[in-house]
Order: sequence, then C-alpha cells, then structure tokens
Amino acid sequence: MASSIPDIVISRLPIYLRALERLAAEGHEVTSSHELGKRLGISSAQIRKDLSHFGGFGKQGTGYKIAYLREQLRQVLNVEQEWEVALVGAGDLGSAVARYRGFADRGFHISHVFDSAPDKVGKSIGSFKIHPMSDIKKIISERNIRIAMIAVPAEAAQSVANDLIEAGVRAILNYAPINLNVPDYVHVQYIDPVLHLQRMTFYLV
Amino acid sequence: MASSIPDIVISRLPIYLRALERLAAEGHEVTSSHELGKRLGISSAQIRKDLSHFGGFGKQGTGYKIAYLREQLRQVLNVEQEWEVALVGAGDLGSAVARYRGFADRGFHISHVFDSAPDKVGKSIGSFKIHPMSDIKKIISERNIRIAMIAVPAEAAQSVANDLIEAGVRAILNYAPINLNVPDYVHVQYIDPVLHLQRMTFYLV
DNA sequence: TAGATTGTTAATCGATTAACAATC
DNA sequence: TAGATTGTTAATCGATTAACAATC
Repeated sequence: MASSIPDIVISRLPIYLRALERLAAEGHEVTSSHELGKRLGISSAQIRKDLSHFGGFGKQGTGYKIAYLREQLRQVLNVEQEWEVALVGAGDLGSAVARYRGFADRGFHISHVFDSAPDKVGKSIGSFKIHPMSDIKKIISERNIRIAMIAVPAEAAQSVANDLIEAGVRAILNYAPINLNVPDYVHVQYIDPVLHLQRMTFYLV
Repeated sequence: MASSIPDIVISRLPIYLRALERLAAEGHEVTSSHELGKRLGISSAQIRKDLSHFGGFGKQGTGYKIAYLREQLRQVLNVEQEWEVALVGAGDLGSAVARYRGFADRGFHISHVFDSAPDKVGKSIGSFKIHPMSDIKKIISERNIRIAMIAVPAEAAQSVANDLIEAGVRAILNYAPINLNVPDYVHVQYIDPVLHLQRMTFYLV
C-alpha cells in the first residue's frame, strides 16, 4: 500500500498541503487543480494524478473543497498528531534550529536537546535544557521518539546517526553537510543551503 | 550548451563536490565512481554518466584524482569566485541565517542585510548593518548582486522577490514557506525543514 | 600482463503529460 | 442545459541502469 506510492509523489504532498493552508488563510473555500498548479508551478494533470493515489477528493465541475482536502492530506501524511523531535547539537546551528518557531507551529515539538560538550550540558537554549549525549539511548527509547534532527559537525554526524537509530529513531533531518549511511528502514532528509546556492550559480553566466 | 544539461544532473554536482572535499580532507588522493557512489548512495553508473556531460575527468583502471575532479566541478558550478549575497529579513530566521558560518566558509559572502522594520534599520546583526528595504534596488543594482536569500514572513515574500528581481537578482534562496512566481530567467530554491519532516512522517506507521 | 575502472551506448524503467469520458 | 473540472488511461518523455569495449 504505502510502499507502492512513489516517493516523489509523497514529496509533493507537503507542498500541496502548505498551499492549501495558505489558500484557507486567504479566505478561499474551494480550489481546482488548475489554480493550485498555477500557484505552485506544477501541471494540473500532475496534481490530479498525485491526489488520485489516495482517493477521489474532488468533484467534477467544481474542484476541491479546501478544508476537506487539507484534512485528508494531513491524515495521509500522519501530521494530525503532534510529533516529538529530538535535536542533537547545541552549537550555533543547533541553537538556531532550537529557536526556530516554525517547527512547533506546524506540529513538530522539539522535546529534547543533546550535546556532547560538558560545558553546555545542564545549560539551556531558550526553554530547552541540554542533555548529555550519553543519555540519547535512554531518553529516546523511553520516550519512544521516532524523529531526530542532527546539527553537529560533519565528522560527528554518522556516529550520532548510528546512536539515534539504535535508540529507535526512524526519521532524521540532517543539517550536517555530509551524507549519512543508514539502514533501509530509516528515512533521512538533508538541509544544506550551500548546495542550493551552488546549484544556482551554475546558471549565473 | 549549459541549457542542454538536465537540471537534475546539475543538482547532484554540489553533492559530488562536497563528497570530494570530504575525501580530500580525510587525506585521500584518488577515488572511483564506485567509492563515491557507495558513500553517497548513488549508483556508480549515474555518477559516471553525470560527469561525462562535462568531460572525461577520470582514467580507466585508476579512477579520478580527487584534487583535479574537485577543481573541475568548482569551475563547472562557477564556485571558484566569491559570490556576494543579499539577505532580506532580519527577524529570528534572518538573524540565524546571517550568523551561519557555512555560507562564508564556502564562498558565499553575505554583503548586505535588509529589513522593513524601522526599529531594526541602522542596527546590526553580528557584523552586518541592517539597511532599509527601500534601499534594495539602489544597493543591489549598484553592487551588481545576483544572489539573494529571503527570510521574511510568507505574506511579504513575493513582493520582496519582485523587488529583488527588478534590481537584478537572478538566483533566490527562499526560506519563506511559500512558492514564488518568478520569470524563467530567475532561479529559485526553497528551504522549508517542515516539508522534509512531513515527507518522512508519511512512512512512520 | 591481468585487473580495474572509465566513458558511452542501448535497454529498461519510471514519471509526466495529453486527452477525454464521466459528471457535477 | 452548458460549462467546468475531475479521475484515469494511454502516449510521451526523460532518467536510470546494465553492459561492455577501450585502456590505464
């Protein structure tokens, strides 16, 4: 079932959801694959095809009810619930991630922050108390945390990932500028803004 | 020429470059498409095919000289030069972006920070003086800045993008959680970590 | 030389798009 | 009804992979 749906389709659903939330905030109640596609720079056929993997959410002639489609997508993506997220690394980058309001606003609650530096442990970033790296396995398995963000130097990232996975983490958002090797049952996504910039400079004469 | 190479190929070059820089830092002098592929989770055939768009960088039997291939990729991507980058938005997110060391370390120098809030203008984030939004066109066109990062609320992002483009910006890294509509000759990349998390929660039972 | 690895071609695979019957 | 838009099928397009001659 889930596994039969191409990951590239899954990757677009959050984009659709974000657009629907924006449309709702602007006061719209109904939309169409054409309107969504125009906003997103995606063909209407692709949007209809993507959605059709999960059911028929629209009506011929009228399009999609925004509130309903948004709700359906939230269920498909499992973002109806709040998720607890662990953050590893409390340096410049980790601190910035911890302070970013966008996670909690959209259902991802950073519940624990870890760092290896003894002088940081016990201190706080905002409302987060910093835990020692040696507590990762205990805390993450006890709290059954499935999602983690890595914001440590590249050299430490793989080893942190290994510990997280052993503790039960199944989804990792990696801010360290390095590829992680993980088992098939673990999902990894990467954030490295410099990669995006380098991709664009190719086109700048 | 450049336009005949698929953008998906271009998107992988910075990943190769990053891996090569890591290999070099680890003291390696030579690598192969197999070794690179194993590190990156990409097939060796794909790496060879991607590189072959730009020339023959390797030798049969021995592979690729890391220093040479790295240099070639840097030239292809136009990252031999330092790039000046404008940053719009000096709120929580913009401040974090301004403080991130990774940009300058890798050749992207934030040269100007803009914000619309009168109480922020004239103040500083780290070493950056905050300029008023009304100076965008003057400064960016005078300095011939081609790259900008947007870190303003979603509602303001499109209008900021329009101003930047009018001033001469041709590549935008957008941290605002909204799709931007821009002319064909402008490149946009997006960073929204929540999208990555939502893509992974789909697979979490 | 023998083994290894490239660069490239052809085959396969998968994703996007076009088109349209169904129907609101 | 007439116009609009969905969901889906078939056609097209493009990307990945397999395979191997060339050659270091």
